[in-house]
Amino acid sequence: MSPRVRISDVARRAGVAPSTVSAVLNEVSGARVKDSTRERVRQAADELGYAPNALARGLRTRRSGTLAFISDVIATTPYAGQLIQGAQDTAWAAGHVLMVVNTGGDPAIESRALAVLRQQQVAGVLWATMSHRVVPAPVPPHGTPLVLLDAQDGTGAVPSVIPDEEAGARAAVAELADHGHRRIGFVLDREDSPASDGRTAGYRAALAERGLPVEDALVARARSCSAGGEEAAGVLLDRPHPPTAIFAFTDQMAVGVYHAAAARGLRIPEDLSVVGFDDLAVLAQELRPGLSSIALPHYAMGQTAAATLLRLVEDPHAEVPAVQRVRTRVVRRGSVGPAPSA
Amino acid sequence: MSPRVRISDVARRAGVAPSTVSAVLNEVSGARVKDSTRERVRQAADELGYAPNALARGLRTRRSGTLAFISDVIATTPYAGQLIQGAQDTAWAAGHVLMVVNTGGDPAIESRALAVLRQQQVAGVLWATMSHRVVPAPVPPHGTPLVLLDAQDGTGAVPSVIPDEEAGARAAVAELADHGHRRIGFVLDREDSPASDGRTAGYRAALAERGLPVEDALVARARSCSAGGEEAAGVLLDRPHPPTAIFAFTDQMAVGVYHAAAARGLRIPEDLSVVGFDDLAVLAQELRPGLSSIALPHYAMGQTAAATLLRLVEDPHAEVPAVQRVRTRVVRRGSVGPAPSA
DNA sequence: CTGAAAGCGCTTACAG
DNA sequence: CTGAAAGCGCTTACAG
Repeated sequence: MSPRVRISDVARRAGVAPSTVSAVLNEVSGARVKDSTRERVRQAADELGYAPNALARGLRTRRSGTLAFISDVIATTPYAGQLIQGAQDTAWAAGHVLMVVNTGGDPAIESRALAVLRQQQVAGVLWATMSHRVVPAPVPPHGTPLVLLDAQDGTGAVPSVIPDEEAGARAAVAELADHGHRRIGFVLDREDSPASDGRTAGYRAALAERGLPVEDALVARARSCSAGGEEAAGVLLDRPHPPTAIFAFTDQMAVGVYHAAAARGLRIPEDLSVVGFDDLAVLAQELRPGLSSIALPHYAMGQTAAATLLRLVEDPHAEVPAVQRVRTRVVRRGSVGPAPSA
Repeated sequence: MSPRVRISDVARRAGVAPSTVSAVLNEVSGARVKDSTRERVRQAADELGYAPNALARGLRTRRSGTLAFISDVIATTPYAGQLIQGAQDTAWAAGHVLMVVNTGGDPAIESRALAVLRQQQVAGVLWATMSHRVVPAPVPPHGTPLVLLDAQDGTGAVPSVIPDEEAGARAAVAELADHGHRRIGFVLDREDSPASDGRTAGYRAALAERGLPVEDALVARARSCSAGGEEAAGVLLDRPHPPTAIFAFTDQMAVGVYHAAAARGLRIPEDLSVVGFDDLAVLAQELRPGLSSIALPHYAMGQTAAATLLRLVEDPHAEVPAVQRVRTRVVRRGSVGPAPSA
């Protein structure tokens, strides 16, 4: 073992009691300590390279200075990092460290994670899903605050931070309508989820507000992948009055729209405009032309969730919003052009 | 605060001393406790839902049960998750939890992270770079073991776990040569790094072994992005004796190869075969045809690094390899075909 | 076979 | 203005 420096070592060197060292280093408000003593303590601590043992402090204060970040699948998505990064930066600024556990969605691991993190005395739990879903609210240790990230529980009893799906879809439609498109198609997945419900609502509302056609013939559902996007876009493009623009549920589905267009000799954006969702940069950037997309605010969501959790950690009875919707952002690349003058 | 159950509560309920509870629950080897007593203790613990306070235990045993995972940029890459996942699963199996900090590569944050994690009494530090690089070895708290992940320090004094770049490049060449290609080009980035050095060495060695041409005219360097890949591939394809197959330094550069081929009316794989590197699934899967690629073993690397670190945590003088190279894997999609019969 | 005591390294009333 | 004592919740020798 290394010769760890303890508070008593600092006290001895400064010629004071450990309690005085503690008061000085923690800048305890009520503490009356002569300036010269403070100076001596600080210097002794510096010279010895003293750093307090967080375990001992946590045991005594009942505050571990750690938060749990539990997520289902971090592994395959490029977004997860941003979520964690946002949460971490916020936690960090408040003097907290993140303990991260990925459960792979396995309920057995989930409950073990909760148990282990409880033992670690985490001050709060961030529970993240890697795509906006409704989940059964996990049950953290009694008294430990919980915030859901990119997830909602059925009851709404647990505070949650989610993307504003509806506003995102509205922005996508606005982007296309502003370029003169009137027949705007929507290609989406088959699952019912807050994401598809919200985006569908936004799509319809945005069209209705502008007096643009809201038709079933402009909407097609398929699997949530590029093959699905190709299939669904093909259905729309082969109809008698095909859309001149398509809003795709995800960037992956948008790739399928590109393929469907190419197969029909349609150029993007001259003959068909496309907007995706997710802003999966590694993909959207590489398409020709680049895919305009609606970016989900993962970093901001991480920040918001951590900030909310920290408020609850400070004060378990703090009033926090049940659901916070974080704004999306339009990322323009090159897949949207003026509507063909037909 | 919630009514946390302490070991003394369990002891009282079971009618024994706390030390007996500790001995039973931790299955201390030398402890002689009657079976009936053990049973009573276990039952009392169960009934009360007892879970030991890791802070108190860690303070006493000087083992926190936590490892640090410090990385530069987790945010933008889809690989990071696998690295963390591998490390976490291994740590977890050994009863350790990961504290994760992303530094963004900022040296000030790096040293603060090290300091904070030292206070948290982490048992060891995993230091990850998100692409194989040589870094100045960080200085963790005296006595805390350190393992580099996807990174090497200049001196080789710190154990490190890296991908086997050379074997990966060999596998790429083998994949192409096995399809009858003889003129195999290589498109790589401009930076000198262990990744480019290793892949270049593997490329050349594999060609030489097979008696295939190793020519400067078959190699082109450019920026490490799709535009760079397009530029470099264009140079090769416009030469008098163009290659019939191209090995690209990354999947992103491979996308550029696709574009360069398309611009010249070359079909993949009929006229040109392509192999990428990284297996960036979200991209490689979406190309037409799908891009065959060399997968980096991120999950395995995370596992190996954590296992190595845990050995050092158990025994600071354990003999561990200075550098462990983890094998890559060939992922076949559809971008490799037989060499044109010319 | 089991319990009492000490101590890990802090912070928090409290005494002076 | 500062120090001595107690205690956070465990585990580890040691005594019996």
